[in-house]
Amino acid sequence: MAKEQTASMEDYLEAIANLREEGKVVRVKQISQVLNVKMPSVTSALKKLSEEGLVRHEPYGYIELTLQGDKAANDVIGRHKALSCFFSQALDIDPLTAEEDACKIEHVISPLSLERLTKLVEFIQACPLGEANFPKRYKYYLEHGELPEECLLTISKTKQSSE
Amino acid sequence: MAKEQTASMEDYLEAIANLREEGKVVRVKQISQVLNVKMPSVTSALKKLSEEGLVRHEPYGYIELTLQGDKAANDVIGRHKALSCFFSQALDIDPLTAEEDACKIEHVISPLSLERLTKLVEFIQACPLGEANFPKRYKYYLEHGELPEECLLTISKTKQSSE
DNA sequence: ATATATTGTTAGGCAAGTCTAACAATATCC
DNA sequence: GGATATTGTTAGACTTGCCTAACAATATAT
Repeated sequence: MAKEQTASMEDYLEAIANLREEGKVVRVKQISQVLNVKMPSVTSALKKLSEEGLVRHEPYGYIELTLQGDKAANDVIGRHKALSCFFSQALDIDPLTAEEDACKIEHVISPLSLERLTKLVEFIQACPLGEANFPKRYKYYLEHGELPEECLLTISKTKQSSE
Repeated sequence: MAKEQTASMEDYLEAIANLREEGKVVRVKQISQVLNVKMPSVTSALKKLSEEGLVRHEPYGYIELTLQGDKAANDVIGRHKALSCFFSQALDIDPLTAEEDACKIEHVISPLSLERLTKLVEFIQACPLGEANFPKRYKYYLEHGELPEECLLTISKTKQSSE
């Protein structure tokens, strides 16, 4: 079973997978730029990840993820995507902030909470209330600080419902 | 202006404020138990926080937050509460997991996202849809994996709405 | 093909935060 | 009030992850 990685090592794995995804050849320089660290930091991280069998890397050569490394990277990326999706879609946060928060929180959130966040996004997107659907009502609330008329109107209409 | 604290130092501030809140006399031992670290770690953290003017602590004496320290601690605690509230109320997460996640995320989340999470909880609680209100619908979705009838029914009813 | 620029590595230092072991102060208990 | 238990501190080691400086390999360019 894959050993638990630190936030830092997860960042390296994620960066490698993302660069690979973009079709670029993965090199130390690139990683260092993406993660905003100096090259020696990358070298030493790669050494560590190699020893753990997550990365293949001969000195001065290209950098690849092993199968295991790829799995670990995809796990992190999955968390990242779920979070940034939640922030932008459900909370209507700007893309930059959504990304930044996802980058931090992806390393610490529990599987359960992540799953529920995902479900919440799904629910909000799926539950159709026409013009008065969730995101619109929520945005109205964000902008005006009070509930939209639809919500208030509904009170009387649902008074006959039991409990 | 209060200097940015590390996650670790924020934990110490938070722990001190919480112990104080419980009416207990704050001592090194207590903090070490709450935070699951050994006593020397506490001593050295207190030294650091004292130097920064956030904590008052004479050797072998009691531990107090300065005004500035109290402000910093309350800030952290505010973040913590907002998060654990969101997890339990909005996502229906069990209290333990909600706490654990709040403890981690409180150190890294952006002010904007925190504000929006809070607003989401407010909205969910405030927007009254009677029996078919948000949390109930959401819980139904969590349990059954599909939308409750109310949601589906609404589709046709709202078809006349423009856009 | 040789000089130059770029990229990568090694070596070693530093800061944060933890720990253990040893010692010091305080509290407790006859 | 002196022995013992508890609590707190100091000293020093260790880990993680970053850095700079110096050196080595590779790529580029004339």
